[in-house]
Amino acid sequence: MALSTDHFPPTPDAGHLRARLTQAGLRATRQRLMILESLLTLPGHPTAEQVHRQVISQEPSISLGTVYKALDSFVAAGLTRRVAAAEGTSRRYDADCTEHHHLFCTNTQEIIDYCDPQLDSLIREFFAAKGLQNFQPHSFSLHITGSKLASK
Amino acid sequence: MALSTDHFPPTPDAGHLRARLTQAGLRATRQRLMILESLLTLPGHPTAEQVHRQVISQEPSISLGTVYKALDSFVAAGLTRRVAAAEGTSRRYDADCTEHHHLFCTNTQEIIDYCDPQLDSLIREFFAAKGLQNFQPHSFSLHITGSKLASK
DNA sequence: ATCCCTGCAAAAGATTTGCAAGGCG
DNA sequence: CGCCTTGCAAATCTTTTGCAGGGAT
Repeated sequence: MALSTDHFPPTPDAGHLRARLTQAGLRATRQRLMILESLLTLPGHPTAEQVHRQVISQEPSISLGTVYKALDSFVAAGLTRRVAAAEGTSRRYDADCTEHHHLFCTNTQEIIDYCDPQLDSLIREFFAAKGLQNFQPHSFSLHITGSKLASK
Repeated sequence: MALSTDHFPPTPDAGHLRARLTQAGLRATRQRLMILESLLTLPGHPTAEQVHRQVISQEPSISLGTVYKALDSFVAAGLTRRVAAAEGTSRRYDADCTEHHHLFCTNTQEIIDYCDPQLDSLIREFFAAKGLQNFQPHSFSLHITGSKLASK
């Protein structure tokens, strides 16, 4: 358990999305609402291009530039994070800003969220006890590379 | 301690570099020798551009395209890895292919290698005991974000 | 009404590709 | 010698920027 993709978010309702933007200090435009919804719904942490493909299927007039600008504003507002990935050429985004870890599937290139408070404690305790020379750690994220198994 | 940058690699001798390429099944050209040397010497995991700047200071005729092709060949041969980074626009490379972790300095944008067999065991044991649903882990890399402190 | 946001198009930045000439084994 | 690699330049892909018009508060 604990793979966040086990439970695909049920399409979040418009009110919730609007609140999320407003609380982050962003104007709730039609475009941003759709972009945020796509980000929350698309699996595997999408690129700007993938978000764009998703939103234009509903509203073809939204431009790719707007998607880039919206994603930038989400990151600046702390609503979204950029994902660290070694593969691929494009930036990928993560709508979840709480501390968590990532599973990298070498087959599908998906990046799957993994939350585990027990693991978090283990790591924090390790560094609290051991320390790092000349470095003040601030946050930890474990990258687990491997392959997704067919879920029955 | 154990921050690999504590001990800057003494300029590796040509014979060693040549052996490394040959063992990986690559032709030891003048360009590749210089590119590999730069990769091993430059701190913080350089981009292709940074490697290029370094090599042209010795041999101005080497082109950026050659640097890209050489780095690709190193990665394909398992001599080098691409680094997973959330910040910046360019790819960054790591000449060390053994399992290790990374410190990300939010001030300097440097990515510093961190080796710790004790940490490796801790993580492996954790997942051996706990397991992951629908995922077969293959390797682990901890990303530690924080700030480098002035070393006295 | 005021600013912020959008769409478009051009620009900038990063990486890849094709090809002729040269170098390595 | 034969094949792989290089240098160059053009092509491609990704992301950013400038600006005029439109929309949210």
